[in-house]
Amino acid sequence: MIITADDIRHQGHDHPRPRSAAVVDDIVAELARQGHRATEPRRLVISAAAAQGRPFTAEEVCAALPCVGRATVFRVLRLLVDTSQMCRVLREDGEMRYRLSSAGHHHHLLCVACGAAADLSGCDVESRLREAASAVGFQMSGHWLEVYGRCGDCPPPPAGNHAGDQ
Amino acid sequence: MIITADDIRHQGHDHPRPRSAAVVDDIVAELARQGHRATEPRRLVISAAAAQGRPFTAEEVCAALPCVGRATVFRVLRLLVDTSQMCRVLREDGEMRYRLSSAGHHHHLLCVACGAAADLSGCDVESRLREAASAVGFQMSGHWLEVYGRCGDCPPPPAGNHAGDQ
DNA sequence: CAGGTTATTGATACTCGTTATCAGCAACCC
DNA sequence: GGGTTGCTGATAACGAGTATCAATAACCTG
Repeated sequence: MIITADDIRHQGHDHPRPRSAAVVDDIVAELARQGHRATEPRRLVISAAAAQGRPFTAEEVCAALPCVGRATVFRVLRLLVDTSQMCRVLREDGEMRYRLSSAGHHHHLLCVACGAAADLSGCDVESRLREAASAVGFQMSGHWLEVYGRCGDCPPPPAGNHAGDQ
Repeated sequence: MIITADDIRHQGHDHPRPRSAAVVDDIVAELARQGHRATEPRRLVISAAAAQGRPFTAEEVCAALPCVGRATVFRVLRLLVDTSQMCRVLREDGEMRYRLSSAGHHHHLLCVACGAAADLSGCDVESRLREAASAVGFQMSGHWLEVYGRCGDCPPPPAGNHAGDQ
């Protein structure tokens, strides 16, 4: 999907705006609140990110936005991560991807078949980890958790498949 | 610490062998069992990995083993990961490191101050995650969990430090 | 609304970690 | 000891991300 500058410029006119437009506005507003300028390349990158159905790479954004410089794409992605409006997700094979998500503390369920992601909020592993950590003399300050599996839309794996975990 | 080919060659002779020698032998034996040859570069890389006190980078192994080619270092590390004799650990900043560990399922406690790591085995987040996943229509097959904090040897962080987690 | 400040951009070159290529070498098996 | 074939090392290439820097464009201020 290619997003052009016009797609952004025309928002807010006669046609009903796509759902993602509100998301873009929210994020840009939050950036402004934190003292960052609302530029068109930023709107474009955020819009492209919002258009991705699943965790994406910087390269995919670059491909969707030939009109935006490579460096800028990386800069905007980093800015969004730094301002907690986007998070990085770790695939089972170690590849790092991005995902828009303004929510607070949460984890991800990643479908190993189709690559889709879902947020996992109601999970309180925190306290249990803290105990286990202190038993080994560690004072826990944070954690990184990704959960892998199959989403409801994907067929079950062929028999005898023991997916690895770490 | 620089390890030379002689350090390996001389093992098993008149001098008592370093602790790590047994580890190297075990791992090489396991590789052989799986049809991989026991070469000197492999012994060297494994030995260097065993000598590291904490999770290390491929670069550190290369530096410790100037006599082994870069590509080979990466090949051996990958082979060890693929045969489950080494695992990759994800630092809080996203950097990936390696760590020898033949144990089964476990997680890591990573000290954000000194970089030390400890294994965390007795932690049953699995069942809880499985429930939470199925509530969102996912059939969980695995997970990746890293725990960050301070080890007992490191002084507590300066006041007002709220370490982030994800 | 013009004008100045200054954050931001884009092109490019670069770094870093890792993998592909391929001819030569050396484990292993007989 | 000799042949097969997996492994090595040098090198080039790769992908993801960052540094540089002159030109541009947001924003503020008057």
